[in-house]
Amino acid sequence: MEDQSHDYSSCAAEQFSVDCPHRVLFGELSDKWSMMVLTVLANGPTRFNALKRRLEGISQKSLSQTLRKLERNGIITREVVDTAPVAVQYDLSPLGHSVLPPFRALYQWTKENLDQVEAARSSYDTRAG
Amino acid sequence: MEDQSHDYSSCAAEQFSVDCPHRVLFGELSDKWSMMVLTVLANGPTRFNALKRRLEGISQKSLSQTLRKLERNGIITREVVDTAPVAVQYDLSPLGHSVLPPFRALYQWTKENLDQVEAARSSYDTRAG
DNA sequence: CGGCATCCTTTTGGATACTG
DNA sequence: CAGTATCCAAAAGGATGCCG
Repeated sequence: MEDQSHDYSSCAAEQFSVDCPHRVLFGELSDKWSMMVLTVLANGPTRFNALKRRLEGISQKSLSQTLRKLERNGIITREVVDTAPVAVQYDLSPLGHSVLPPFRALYQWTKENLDQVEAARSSYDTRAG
Repeated sequence: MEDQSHDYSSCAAEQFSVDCPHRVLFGELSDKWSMMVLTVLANGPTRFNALKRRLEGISQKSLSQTLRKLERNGIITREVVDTAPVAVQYDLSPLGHSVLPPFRALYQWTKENLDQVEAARSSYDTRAG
């Protein structure tokens, strides 16, 4: 049974209530660390410290928090491999795979339009002094 | 002249350097207020206080900062209408229109998969106690 | 009306130490 | 190796007052 009877009264298209669950979920997905974790995992399952090495500048705490959040939202899976010492594999869930295309589209846009954005920045900074 | 000769040595696909300009730009676009401003402006030019009323929970300072950032990046335009008292219209630039599809795709995903995400959350919270 | 400047609180995040 | 817990510094964000 999938119908959870959401109250969408706060989700009108042009009125973003702080309670709108879509807004909340979007907010949880659209931070830079989540995006980068997803992009790395798109290339296959990865272990905690390998992930940390790929995401230059992230602290262990932030990575841990990001992974917990993505795991809770069902975007990634966490598998403990019982070796000594223990190994932990993170991977995209089917749900995680389904969210990749929009992310890629946005990231692709930043690549294709970076020059225009930088030109706009120069223009703005010149006008503003 | 469009070739600005970027140094992309820090932009390897699976190594997100803190200096990678795509990463920085993605970070500036993917915050909740920017997303919501863009979505409102997709329906036509809007004035400052009208925008503020639509974005429930935003402070004047945050809205102002968000608009400045989007304007600087060339995503939106700012037009001062010389009336008394003054009116200020914000609108999407052509560049702003071009970034809407990826945003819509991601937001659409949150709508289509919210049930699955909430089920995952319940499952996680049950496991974690 | 559409802001900027200031102050102050709250949140975020890094460094460090410790555990299974 | 893969974390959690704690402490502390830095940044984000709200409230208020003032200005063109």
